[in-house]
Amino acid sequence: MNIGEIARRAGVSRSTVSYVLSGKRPVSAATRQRIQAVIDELDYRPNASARALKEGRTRTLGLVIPPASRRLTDMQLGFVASVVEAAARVDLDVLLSPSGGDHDRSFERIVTGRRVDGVVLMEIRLTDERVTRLEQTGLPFVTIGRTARPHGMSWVDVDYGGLIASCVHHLADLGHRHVALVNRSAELVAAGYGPGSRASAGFAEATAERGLVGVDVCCGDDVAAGEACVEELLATHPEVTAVATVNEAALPGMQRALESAGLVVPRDFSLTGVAARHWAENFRPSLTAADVPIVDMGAEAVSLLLERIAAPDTAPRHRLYRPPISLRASTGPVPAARGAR
Amino acid sequence: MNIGEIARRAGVSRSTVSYVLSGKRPVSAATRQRIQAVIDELDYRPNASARALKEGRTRTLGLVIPPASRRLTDMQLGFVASVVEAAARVDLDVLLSPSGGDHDRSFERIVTGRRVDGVVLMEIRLTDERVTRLEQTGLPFVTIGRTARPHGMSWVDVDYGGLIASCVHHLADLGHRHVALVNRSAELVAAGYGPGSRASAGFAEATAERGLVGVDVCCGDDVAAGEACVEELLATHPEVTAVATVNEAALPGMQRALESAGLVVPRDFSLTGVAARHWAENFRPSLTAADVPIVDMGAEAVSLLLERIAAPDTAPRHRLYRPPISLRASTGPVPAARGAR
DNA sequence: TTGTATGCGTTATCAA
DNA sequence: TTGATAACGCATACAA
Repeated sequence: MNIGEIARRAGVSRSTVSYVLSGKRPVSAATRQRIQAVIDELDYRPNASARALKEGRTRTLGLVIPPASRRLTDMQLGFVASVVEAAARVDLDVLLSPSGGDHDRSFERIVTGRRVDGVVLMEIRLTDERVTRLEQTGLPFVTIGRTARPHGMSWVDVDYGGLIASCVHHLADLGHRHVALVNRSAELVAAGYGPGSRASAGFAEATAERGLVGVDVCCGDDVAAGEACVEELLATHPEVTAVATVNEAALPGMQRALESAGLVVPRDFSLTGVAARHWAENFRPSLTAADVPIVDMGAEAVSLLLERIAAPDTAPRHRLYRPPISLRASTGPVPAARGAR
Repeated sequence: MNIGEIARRAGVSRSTVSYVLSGKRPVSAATRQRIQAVIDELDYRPNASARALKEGRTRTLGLVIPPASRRLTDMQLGFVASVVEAAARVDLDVLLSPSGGDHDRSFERIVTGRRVDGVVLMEIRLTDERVTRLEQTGLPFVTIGRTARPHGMSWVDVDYGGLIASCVHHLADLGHRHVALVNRSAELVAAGYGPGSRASAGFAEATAERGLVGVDVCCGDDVAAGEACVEELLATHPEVTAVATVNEAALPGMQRALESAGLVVPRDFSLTGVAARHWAENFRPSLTAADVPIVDMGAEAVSLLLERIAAPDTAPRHRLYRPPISLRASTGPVPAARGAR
């Protein structure tokens, strides 16, 4: 079924049908009605490829996600859902590309095959080949996360450094003197993963400022790693009374290790960090944490991208989220016995 | 950049460039090299829309996911990732459509706008408008989950009925006499959600067969609902000593309610069901459960879909997964004191 | 071994 | 108010 067939059945030219569809030219009520009737009857809709070819735009956004081989975290999946939802609200479709490193076939296909009008890039590195690639091609893009030199590009990000610093200050206020940062995986941090290195920096700065002793450890993105990590932490640094973390996925394991050690949160040990709200709320005890506004960020990323697409020559914009720390039940005063030493 | 420009720079005709690209016609080594050099230099890649228009296929699969408004479950997100990954392996892109009910704009756009070569449909209802719609249009599709009358279509599904029955038998073998099924949300079950109603049926059948007393309750897909659900269950049916569940997302809440009631799993209370493997393993205590092979199912769905696309007239195929129950640490003999009454 | 010409289904320009 | 027609970029049947 194509526009020619509709035109034939309605006894008009193809252009008239096209104009009924687009409304870009007045069409007499009578013919419009006749044409619309045929369209409705046959449930006709323009061929997306032909339209994209002619118009030079696809009405599709690309979303580059980490390769699914290693399981995506809850937060990552939240971004996917929120980007898709935001795009759907403005009648755009989303094409997924699971691309990690450089030279990814799927990534190249999407970027240089003109399959999309713009790209949302997730899980940015501080220096990221994909960003360079997109800059080369001139395809509009927005990143979730930012590179080391984000100037001149559009992005949304969470201020992991500042938020972890806030966590440290909160812990210091509660009297904790020995605190640890449970970061993301060593590989990720080594690969120049922004949230990881910025959390690290913020932690170092805040502990120094408050004269605390800080331990900075990496931890895989899963329950088992979290458990192992805290076990080791307790063994090697028994003086630590609190942890701040950006590793949501490891939290249940961390809690498990604390329990095994006979430590009750928050009585014996405080736990805080940065996490999605539902994650913090469902934690037990509920987690004192900065709640990452995942849905807002996804929507904002789409909104910024649409802006880039509509006006590529305007100055890029960005948005750094710095959600307040929601006081919940996982942090408390340093235990007397241990804070005293 | 288009094929004509490449041809011009290489001093050949457009068709020769096209044939170099496709390899469908022999081209002399000399000209091929010259052309390839230009292609490499300009980093040229054919326009996907033009190619799709000409070839009549888009090299894209559609994936219909539940609307993100209500948070997707871990298992749903697992399917998304595995479908995308499987498609990428055969150089296909995936277009996402968050479509719940009927008449969804995104769904219609994808289906009738010829944006994809085929569709994977998630979260099927026993009677599903979207299936009807796809059947009308003739677009190849595969469902994850199956309708009440799945004959004549391609699908993959988990045998929730059989698996829940197996769980009941396992509990019966352990001496439990009063068991409960914690199902998915009441809305979902009422809406004719296959896994929900099939789990219910399997539960009823197995409890009857073993002469057990079964309590069948619905529960929202989240931690809070799980907690409330088990609280109420314990209050209204104190004789229940074990639960089987298909509600992964509610499990942590269920566990929380049991703890609050002073019940230790598996000493005082047994817990089992159907869940993703990593979920079961990360649970505490690790969950005796049938492990849903999410990755396999996503890959198989793509594989079946490719078959439909390549040979629409062959008989549809399906695959019903019936993974064995992995014995872990959450089930045990009925507690003497309570099993006795 | 290579080149020419046609059409895929649209939209939009130019005529009427 | 409407119709004829020319692109959009590509693949391929047909010629040479």
